[in-house]
Amino acid sequence: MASDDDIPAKKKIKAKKSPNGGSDVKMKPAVVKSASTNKATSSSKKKRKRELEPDPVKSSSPKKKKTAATANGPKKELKKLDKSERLQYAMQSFLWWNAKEPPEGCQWVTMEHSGVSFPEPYQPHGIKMLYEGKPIDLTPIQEEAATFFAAMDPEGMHLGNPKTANIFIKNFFADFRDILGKKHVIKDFKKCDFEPIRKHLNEQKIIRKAITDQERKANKEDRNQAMFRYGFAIVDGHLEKVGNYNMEPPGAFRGRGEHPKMGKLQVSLPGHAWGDIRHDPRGQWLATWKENINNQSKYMQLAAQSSFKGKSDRFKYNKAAKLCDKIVDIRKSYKRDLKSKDKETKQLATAVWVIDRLALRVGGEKDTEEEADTVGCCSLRREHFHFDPNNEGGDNKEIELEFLGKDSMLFKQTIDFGATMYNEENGMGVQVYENLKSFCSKKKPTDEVFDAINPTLLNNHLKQFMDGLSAKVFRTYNASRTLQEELRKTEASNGWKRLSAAEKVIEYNNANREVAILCNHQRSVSKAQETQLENLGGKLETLKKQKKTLKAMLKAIAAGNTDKIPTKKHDEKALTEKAAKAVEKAKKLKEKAKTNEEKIKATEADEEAKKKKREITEIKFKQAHLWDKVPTRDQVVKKLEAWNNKISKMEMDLKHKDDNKEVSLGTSKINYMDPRISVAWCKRNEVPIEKIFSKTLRDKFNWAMAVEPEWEFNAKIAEE
DNA sequence: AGCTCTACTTAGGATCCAGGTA
DNA sequence: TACCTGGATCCTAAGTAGAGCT
Repeated sequence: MASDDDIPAKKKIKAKKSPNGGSDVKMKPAVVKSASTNKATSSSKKKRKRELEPDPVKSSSPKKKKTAATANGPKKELKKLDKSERLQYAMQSFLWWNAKEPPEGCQWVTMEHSGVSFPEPYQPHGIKMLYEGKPIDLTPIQEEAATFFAAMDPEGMHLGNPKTANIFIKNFFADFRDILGKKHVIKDFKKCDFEPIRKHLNEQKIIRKAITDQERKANKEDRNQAMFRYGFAIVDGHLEKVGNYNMEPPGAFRGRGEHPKMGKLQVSLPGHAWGDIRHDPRGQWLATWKENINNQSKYMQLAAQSSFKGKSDRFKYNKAAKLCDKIVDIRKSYKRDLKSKDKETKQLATAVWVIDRLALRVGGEKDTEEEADTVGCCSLRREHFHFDPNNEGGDNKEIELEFLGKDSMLFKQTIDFGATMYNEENGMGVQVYENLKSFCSKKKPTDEVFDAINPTLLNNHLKQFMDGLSAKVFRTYNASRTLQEELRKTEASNGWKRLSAAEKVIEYNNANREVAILCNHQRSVSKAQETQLENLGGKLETLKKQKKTLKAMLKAIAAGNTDKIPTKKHDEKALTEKAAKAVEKAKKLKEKAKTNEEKIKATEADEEAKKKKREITEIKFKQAHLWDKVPTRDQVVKKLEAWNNKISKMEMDLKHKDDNKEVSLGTSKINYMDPRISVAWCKRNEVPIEKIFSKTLRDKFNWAMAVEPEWEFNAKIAEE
């Protein structure tokens, strides 16, 4: 059904190369009415195959094909590759850093792509929500809205917190009532019961879990077909990966923190309406549309491993590296200006100090009616500063900074401006403290501390030191410098050369952690993680008790009191067999299950069996230190040694997990640390790059892979 | 000069999946 | 050899910055 519509849609979107090769097309779906339906996944596989792009490997120039073939083995080998792999090779064969640049001011000349893929339209399930306990008939559109709400986790970050739950419910219900109409019986949220729909959704989840391997394969194939169709673009003759080709499905807006609009119903593209087709080679986007709640532009862009992103990334890191030299002048300048009589100059200097030393974001203005109340440097308020937080009195120079930053992440740190690290080498920590104190004096809690400046002013000020310098460059610069310095420190430590690759990777991760802490990259501890940590703690306690028992056994053996030695209470063999049988039975049920009821039953039986198995594992663990019969002294000594190892290993593991549970290492790796530092480190230390960068990261940073072992993040590298 | 708008980077949570290990 | 966990990937929100507009 979809396929007939696909053709015109595709024609519309696809660029036609004009004879002169000039006018390829950018599209801009939305806004206008020219409707077209165009589906990503459906049953019409055969048809789709024919419609696929001419094989991009073939479509690229003969020359390029040759490069791909010679670079990766003889042509015969290529034949064996599947389509995904061939596409991979085609993309990897384009080394943009060796290629000709597009014309000045342009990012591309020709562009071909298949547009966005729309999700399947909503399929009504017919499950009725209750109002005052009675089932209510809803139209498909009304039912869809109700289902958005039912899909929210009652314990999740929106509904699980009473404060946000109130905002969410208020917004959702207002929009829901709009859809229901004024005369609808549903008038009071408290009388609504979405439980039947929620239950239905959970059942669907369970059913999905019970799919066979075959079905799973088929699903993957479907997704692959969509990926072949929408996931690639040809930019100036080169194959490139598209990032987000799936149109965002409608749903309840999930704003973070205390976002005043969370819960409102969000529809990206009413009626799949395409807008105009635009050819604007100055930008990198492939499609753009407006979202209805915050009136924000959304974009379809190329993926992270594309040449566009790679170029921007390299440019970003080179700019940050340039700072290595300029920073001296900048710091000299702001240190002088910290004492300026001019309020604006003084505030600018103080703000740049804060951005440089504390790695804060610049902090643009926000409208709290429209967005969550979060701040950065320039928008910090008096209420975010607690002077002398521990009431130490005297010449205490501590300030506790407490505010919500980007994504409503809590920044809560006590900065001792009198500390050596902020004052050595004329760091001016104490002066900054005095400035902040004076900026705060005579102000209301809600007044801005930096009331004489704003991000535009600050960034313009920075431009005088370096072309293109803005506040965010400091975060990139300091993150990369920190990584490099931390890595150098460990490399200079005693016995470094003797460490195994795995041990070196741990050190790398420690350096990465320093950067993440500097940038305040956090993650919240999920409930599952919390219980896991508790369980590990419990296990550790058990191990320690068992060690005590083992020691007592040694004593008893020495004293000849062998009758006092405990032995295993439970017959492990019998228990294990019992569990295995239950698992086997559940498996059979799963294989036989045809109807939804059977699938649900099978999954439940499966979960029950697994639970039993876990219980038995637990029993085994609790008597693992014992024997069936009275052991010899030798046996006990051996086991005691093993237990000591187990305990120290688990203690390490636990500490490691605890240290890391709230720190997110990925964000700095992806966005802040110059990848060339990591690549060079790997080369110097004979650590395989795969231990540091996943496949996706290696593709994203392909431009960084060729650096020399001694490569350094400094101002010189920007000269290339 | 200050505001709005556009285009891009940066971000954490949810979900998926593979590989290490009991 | 199944299981579980942690890492990879997906998703889209939330920043920054600069251009353009009034």
